[in-house]
Amino acid sequence: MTSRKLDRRTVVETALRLLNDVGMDGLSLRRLAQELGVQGPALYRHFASKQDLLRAMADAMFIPEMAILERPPPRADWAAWLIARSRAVRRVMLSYRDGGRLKEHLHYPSDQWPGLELLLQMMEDAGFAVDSAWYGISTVGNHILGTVVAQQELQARQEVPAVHPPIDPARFPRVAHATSMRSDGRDFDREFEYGLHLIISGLRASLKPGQHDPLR
Amino acid sequence: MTSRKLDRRTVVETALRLLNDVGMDGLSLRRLAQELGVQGPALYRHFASKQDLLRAMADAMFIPEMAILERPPPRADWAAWLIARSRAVRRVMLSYRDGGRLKEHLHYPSDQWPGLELLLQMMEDAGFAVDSAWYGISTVGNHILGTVVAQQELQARQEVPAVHPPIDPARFPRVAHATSMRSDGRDFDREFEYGLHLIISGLRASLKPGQHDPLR
DNA sequence: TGCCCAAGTTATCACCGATAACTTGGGAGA
DNA sequence: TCTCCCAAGTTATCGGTGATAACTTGGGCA
Repeated sequence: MTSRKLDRRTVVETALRLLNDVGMDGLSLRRLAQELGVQGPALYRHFASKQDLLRAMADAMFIPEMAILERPPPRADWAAWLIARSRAVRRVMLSYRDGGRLKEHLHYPSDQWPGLELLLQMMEDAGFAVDSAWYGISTVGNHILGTVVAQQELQARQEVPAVHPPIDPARFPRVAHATSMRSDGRDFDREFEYGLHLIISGLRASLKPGQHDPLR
Repeated sequence: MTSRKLDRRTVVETALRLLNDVGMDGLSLRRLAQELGVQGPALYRHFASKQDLLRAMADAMFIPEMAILERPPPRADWAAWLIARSRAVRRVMLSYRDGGRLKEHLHYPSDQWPGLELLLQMMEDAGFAVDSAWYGISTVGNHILGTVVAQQELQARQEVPAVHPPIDPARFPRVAHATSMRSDGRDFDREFEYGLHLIISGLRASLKPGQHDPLR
């Protein structure tokens, strides 16, 4: 009663489905093999290592939003498209349990090179040096990843009742207020949008005629 | 011939020293115990779990820069201090192998609350809403962590010769140029400073009289 | 029809974090 | 000074991990 149905595609799909059940720490090759009705080492016929599998998962995760990542919507300038891309990437990562940590294993997002090339070109046309444009995009990327990982880490933590020492509001009123904001999930949206706005605003400012791009 | 010398302090110091030799993936409790001339389970007398140890390590890592993190230099405004703090935090994380990944295990930096409270107050006095100030600081924090982790990941990867498929400069000239910049280590400094400048610039812009802080 | 090899299997390795139960030696109290 | 207690070590072991080697099998092609 061999299953004889394994291929890279179905393994990745099952792995992503399993990820939502058990999280990144619970995602072992044995558990995944069991889910596929197969023995552990069979996976090594299709993936050179677990890293290889994780990269394939991270790649596949972005397929639903590829339309947005590949080309800008009509009449959108670089800023509008960068914002739209950022929201799409964040949406994808939030749609899977530990999606942020999964994305951290995708070092070279080769699927996204065409879209990145186009975005860099649009920013160059708008007056950026290529270096500045790249740094700006990277900064936005770090912002997305950082906020998503923080959000999902907190969500995972408060399934387990958590044991964090509370902050004394008498000694640190502002810190206490700021960290307590996050209990509501909606607040992560505000934090993300605000930080995104800051970076884009900084990028726009570097284009103003008086204070030109220092790297150009 | 028992050693009878273990305490939290020396364990953490030895662990940080060992971290520089073997990296985060090679840092096991057994290896650390061996380094201390002791058997593995002895560590559980002083640390409830490996997480607990990692948190203590991340805390200890910042001790040398605590002076900068605790109070602003004389005559510094919020922006100057935020920049100085950011550079200090980055310097610390870069001074240890995998310092970025280590810092990721420090969820609540309680040692830094006094400094954060003071910084929030300075920003509030400058006209920020507390929320905006906190979001801005978090954005800077994500930028620091993201750039450091990326840098150290690349450094670790190019000890092992790396197997990344090269980017075709004919199809993606700008992406190829941007990713090839990073071969030189100095470039990480530029990327960090530029992104930091973007965020601070965005924060400053949100204080301009015409376009006031949207969260205030 | 017969054979070959890809895609599975079983067995096993070297490790990991963690826990339970045992041992020991230094210091406090009578 | 003697005693006893318990903190801080020890050994033994558990369940789990990624990975590799060697064996088996069955479907498709010459």
